[in-house]
Amino acid sequence: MTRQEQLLQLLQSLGYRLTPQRLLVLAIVAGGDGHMGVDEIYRQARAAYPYLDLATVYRTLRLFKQVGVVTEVDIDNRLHYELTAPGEKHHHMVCRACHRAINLSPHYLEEFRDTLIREFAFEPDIEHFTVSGYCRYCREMAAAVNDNAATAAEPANDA
Amino acid sequence: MTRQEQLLQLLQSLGYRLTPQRLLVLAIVAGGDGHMGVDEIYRQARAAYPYLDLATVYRTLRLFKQVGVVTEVDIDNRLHYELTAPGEKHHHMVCRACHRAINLSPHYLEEFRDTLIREFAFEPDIEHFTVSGYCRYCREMAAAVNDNAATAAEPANDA
DNA sequence: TATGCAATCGCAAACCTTTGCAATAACTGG
DNA sequence: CCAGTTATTGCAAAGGTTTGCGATTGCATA
Repeated sequence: MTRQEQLLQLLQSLGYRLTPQRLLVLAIVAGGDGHMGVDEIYRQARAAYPYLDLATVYRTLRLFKQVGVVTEVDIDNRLHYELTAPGEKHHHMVCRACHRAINLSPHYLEEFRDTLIREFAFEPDIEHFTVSGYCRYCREMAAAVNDNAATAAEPANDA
Repeated sequence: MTRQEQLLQLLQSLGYRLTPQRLLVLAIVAGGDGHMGVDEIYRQARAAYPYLDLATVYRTLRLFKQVGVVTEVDIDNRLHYELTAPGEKHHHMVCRACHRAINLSPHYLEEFRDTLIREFAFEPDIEHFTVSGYCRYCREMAAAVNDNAATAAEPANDA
């Protein structure tokens, strides 16, 4: 039984129906490498089945996420999804400058999680988790720029 | 010099202009207690200055956030803002069920932050940070419900 | 105080995402 | 294999948020 078949069976066992739309979206997400934007998933899906609606793609992905089949990553205010790899679960660090996503082992969060439960009885929902910040390369680049031009920063304009 | 005047001076020293719209939004956020939704800020602002546009409110709040004047909290997919209290800085735990926000001392995140910098040269942007999850009360309520009715969970429907 | 430039504004339209609803289709039991 | 039930779909519209653009206005300079 392939991984995809396993996941389909999981959906069915939870009482969800197996529709062509769901099979399609699952196949596409499983086929892509790494996190895919909703627009890309939609484009590929539409190529195979032109009647598919964007709302269905969103609903399907939300369902998959809820069931744990996919992992949602917010990259620059846009939703991205990737197949949840069991046993290789990871979180993400997303760079605010280049918008690249870097994987982060769950190990780095476990202690934090335990603390919240112990001290606040708050159960953090960190099946998946995203930190934003600045990655190594963008930081180096920024540092280099600062060295060359020691100009004062100007207010960003509107756009 | 009041706190508000300090902040205005900060904006000016960074090269931003002091406009009536900005003064107004700042006063409103400073006046409210705790995090306010954009809609509420807009409503109050409009009462004082009816020509104000919603886009301006969004832009202003984004600017304030960038400069560190306010803190942004995402509550149930909606943006909320509160004045950043220096020295009383805190993060938030937001409950997925009741959408209440609970404050979290920065201390709980410092170690995590140091680790990311040390091990990945990734500088997390955790000026402010939100964990979502389930709070003490909603967890207790859910537990109570489970005890009474041991019914199997049904697939959630669309709405 | 008058002038010029760039930052900021209001407006309208776009963006991504969610939702209400009637029609459709997947599953169950007979 | 058929009919009934109900989850799911497509569509259209709304939701919150962002953006492009021309007009306005704050501020620096003279």
